[in-house]
Amino acid sequence: MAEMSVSSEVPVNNTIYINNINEKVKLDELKTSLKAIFSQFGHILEILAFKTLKHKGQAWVVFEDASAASRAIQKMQNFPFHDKPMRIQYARTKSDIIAKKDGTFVPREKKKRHEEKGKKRKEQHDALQAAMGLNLAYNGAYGATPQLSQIPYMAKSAVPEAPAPPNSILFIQNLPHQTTPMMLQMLFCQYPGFKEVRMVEAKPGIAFVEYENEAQSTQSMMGLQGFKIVPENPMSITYAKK
DNA sequence: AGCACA
Repeated sequence: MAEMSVSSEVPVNNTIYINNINEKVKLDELKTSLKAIFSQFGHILEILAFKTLKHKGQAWVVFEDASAASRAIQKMQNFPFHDKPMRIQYARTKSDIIAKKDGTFVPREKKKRHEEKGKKRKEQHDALQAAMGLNLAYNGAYGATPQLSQIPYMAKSAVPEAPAPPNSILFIQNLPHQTTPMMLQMLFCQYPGFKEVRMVEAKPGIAFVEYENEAQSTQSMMGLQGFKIVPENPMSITYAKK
């Protein structure tokens, strides 16, 4: 049985997973500074970080030896990094670059998804229509007016608190409990620049939707503000706090 | 909040 780390209950790994990283830091700067900080524990094979909604604020540092990863966790846990304490664990799975050295690497399928994409799309579309009991073609078309016929959410909150400044990520509230990520994707992917939708399991009724840029997120917000998946829940869309 | 393989 693999040796377990006490704090995280994740087995020892060559790779450390870091989160709680300041999301304002640019990717290349982030990688450079991680390299500078972690090289002292052993040879680093690779540092990975991404800027998508799901993966921002996180990074993977792959060490040649797992012992270096262990030392890094011991010594750098909660280390203040760009004004935030790093949270470090072993990565949950083996990094590809390690698997390649092992000879255990099996490339993951990506084109398969592409082949089935048309079909998947259709299924998602049908699922959403069934769930909402309406036809998207008349509702969500780019530039078309959503089911806003009634009072937009603005009218209810006479004195809203200072909103987050415009940015590429939207914060959606007042979603009905039966809302699924697929349903939201069907709605929001119709607008150009759509990247991804994210729901938080622990917090029903809200979601984040990311676009390539703020002009595109703004178009989407204007198009879908107050959209009702069910009649009693007009969705409220604001820019996400940064 | 969030575990990837640009």
